[in-house]
Amino acid sequence: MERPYSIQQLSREFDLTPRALRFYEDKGLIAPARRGTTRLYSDRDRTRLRLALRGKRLGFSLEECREIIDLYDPGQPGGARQLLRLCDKIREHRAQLLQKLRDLEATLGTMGDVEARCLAELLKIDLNVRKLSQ
Amino acid sequence: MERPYSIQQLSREFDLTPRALRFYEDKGLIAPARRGTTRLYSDRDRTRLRLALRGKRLGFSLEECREIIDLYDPGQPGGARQLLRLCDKIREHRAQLLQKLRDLEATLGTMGDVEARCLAELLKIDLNVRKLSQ
DNA sequence: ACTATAGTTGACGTATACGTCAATCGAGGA
DNA sequence: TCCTCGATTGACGTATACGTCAACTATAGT
Repeated sequence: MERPYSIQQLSREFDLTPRALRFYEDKGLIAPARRGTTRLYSDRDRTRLRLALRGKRLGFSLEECREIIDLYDPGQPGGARQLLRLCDKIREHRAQLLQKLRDLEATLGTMGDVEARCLAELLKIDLNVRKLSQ
Repeated sequence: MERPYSIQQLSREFDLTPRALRFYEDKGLIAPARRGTTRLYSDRDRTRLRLALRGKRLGFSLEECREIIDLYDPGQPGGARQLLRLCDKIREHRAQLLQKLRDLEATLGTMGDVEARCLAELLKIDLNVRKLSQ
């Protein structure tokens, strides 16, 4: 372990409170080492945390984030049965992600339309103002 | 108003409970008409509901969903000041959406890698099985 | 007129994701 | 050794997003 992070360092870096980090630990998202009772966060913890926050931004619950991260971060390769289950989980989560992608594209599309109409309105107003001030 | 929907119809269509629909109404996401005390949902309500659920899937809170939907669904064009504020809101929400898009692409990417490794492992196992059964 | 079948309004309960506060602990510096 | 500063563990509180139940009500059919 290169240079472990304190809870304060990590919470500042990710703009979280120490309370949140402890909560994530409680939910199994991270598992920092200890020196006495004090938590020491490794780069692995830091990575898992990054992935967790990414999942959160996409609307996954902490529980779902843990599932997804555990897919990325497997202890042992495991037997064929495990691997098949893993593939299933991946397909399941990918389906959700693709749905989100469609939602995202639709939302961005509509948003573009609204902005265009908005700018057109502003242009009309601007033209009127110019006309009056001539 | 063509053919208004009952609360049951709408809740079945979107796989929600009537309670959820009433909750969304309370939060200002929809505003169904009434016949007496009974709610009558219009196509506009239905559309707003679709947009709300889309927003939810992307991890927005109901409050944020309401904001976004109200952008799409403006009463009057409004004056220049309103329109500029609208453009600002759009840019703000778009920034969030683009962040989500980056998160989504990163997650899908990693997920593809994991699946590839998983399939490679399965292939190795399969080859071993074939070798032993010869 | 009577009943069954939605629909309505509270009111309280619950899961998730933390915030906040108090009490305590533990290592380092004057 | 004392004190302080950061960290820790409960324990309780809070916001969001509903679920659940009870008590009515309204309306349609017989």
